[in-house]
Amino acid sequence: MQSADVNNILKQNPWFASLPENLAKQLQQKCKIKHLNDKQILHQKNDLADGFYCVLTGLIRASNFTLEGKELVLTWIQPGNWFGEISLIDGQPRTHDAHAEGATTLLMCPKAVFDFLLSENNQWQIHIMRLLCQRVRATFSLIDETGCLSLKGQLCKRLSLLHKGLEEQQHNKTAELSISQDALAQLIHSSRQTVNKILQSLQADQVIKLHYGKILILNRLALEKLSQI
Amino acid sequence: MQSADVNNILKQNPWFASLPENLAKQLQQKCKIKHLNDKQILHQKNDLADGFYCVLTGLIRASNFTLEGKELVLTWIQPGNWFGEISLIDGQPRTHDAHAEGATTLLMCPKAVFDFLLSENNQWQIHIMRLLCQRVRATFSLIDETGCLSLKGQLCKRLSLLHKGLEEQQHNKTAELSISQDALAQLIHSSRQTVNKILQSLQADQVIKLHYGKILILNRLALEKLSQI
DNA sequence: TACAAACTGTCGTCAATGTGACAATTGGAA
DNA sequence: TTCCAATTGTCACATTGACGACAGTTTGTA
Repeated sequence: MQSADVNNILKQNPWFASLPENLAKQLQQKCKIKHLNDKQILHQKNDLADGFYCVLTGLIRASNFTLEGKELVLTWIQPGNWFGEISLIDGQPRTHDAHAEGATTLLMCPKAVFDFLLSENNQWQIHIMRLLCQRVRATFSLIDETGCLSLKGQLCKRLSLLHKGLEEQQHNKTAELSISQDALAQLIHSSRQTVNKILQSLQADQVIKLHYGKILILNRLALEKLSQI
Repeated sequence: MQSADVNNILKQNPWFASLPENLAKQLQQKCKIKHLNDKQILHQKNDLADGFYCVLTGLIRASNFTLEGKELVLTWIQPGNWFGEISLIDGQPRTHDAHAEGATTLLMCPKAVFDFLLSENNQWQIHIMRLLCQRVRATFSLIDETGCLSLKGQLCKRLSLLHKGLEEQQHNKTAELSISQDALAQLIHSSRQTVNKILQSLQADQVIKLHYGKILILNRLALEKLSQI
């Protein structure tokens, strides 16, 4: 992957874009590229942390498993987003499993480098704090959504977020999400059948168009309206 | 309230207890005491942040409201716990309403002081980062619980947490929670009737004993067992 | 003591949703 | 082209839990 491409992906992310140029350059230079195949494991819950990551292409699925083996998907991490800082900061193990969803490329900042950056230049600390604040706010939003939206509302919210993430990466406005109804069901902790029924109703209202393994977003505004809290 | 009492309450909290003595003293000295009556509002969602708080006595209910006016309770903040740092750090408005649940006493560290501490002594930054990490981890736990536990499991988890918080403050082992079934229902986003049914079944199993406005915990281990993920 | 407010216990009803089943469709690999 | 695995569409059925209703209990207060 060309350095210019990496640059473009990184710059789309608001947190990275907010870094002063010297810090951004410093972080980028100290990272290595890492490739994962579809379904490959990056790390598991309770692993010790080895680094701070950024998705360049593909997706990372962050999830937990229940005692009975059911997978609880927290989120899909899209290109441009950094993750994995929690365990590096507090020294506790990973909070989630991280699996590649399709062939995936990551930037990896090793733990030693992360620790060094934080200790060597205390400009870093405020930016890491802001990243943590974003994480808390995003997680609070998720709780609000699951607490007060119907499944239809939650689904619309997820479709809208996935679509927004897609737009940030690719500037072509295809707006076609490659995701199965099964995977969507896992994202909102629901069943495939229920998701199918909701998607059918959205299609009837001309909000989306369904294809095999894909969803075409016709009207994102409608999705956002349906997912207001 | 005596300074020694305040000290005792603060020391029970793991985060505060982890602060180096000079920082702990510095924070405590710069705080003012603030009293709230039952149901009094500390701040509302979207308010600008004025300070960093610690509950000394009573409770703070952190909640949001849906468009239809239904209250979504995130949590009850118990004595010893600090909150409100997110908005101070990222400059964004408050994430939740904060109401007093019963007569409540707080320590308040004003925004100006908080900013000064962070900028003046960069020992503070790592401790604030750790507080943020705790917040993220607690929030992730909550998501896991709502995603994979039955209402009974969620209720047991909450009872267990409330009980643990009570034990930390008072060293007498009364283990009696003062909370109505209505309030419990709000905590787990359920209905009073369902909560009542679950509590009855727990009482039948000798795990708790029900009284008017109170719940006596007979067997916390059983509660924890019922709320494993 | 008498009263009101808050809280609890219990029903029946109804909507939402998980689940198993099975057929049909699609896309990729042999 | 043929076949297989993944995905989708649809149904009937069982379960969960929200909600309204109403009676009974407890507590504080006048």
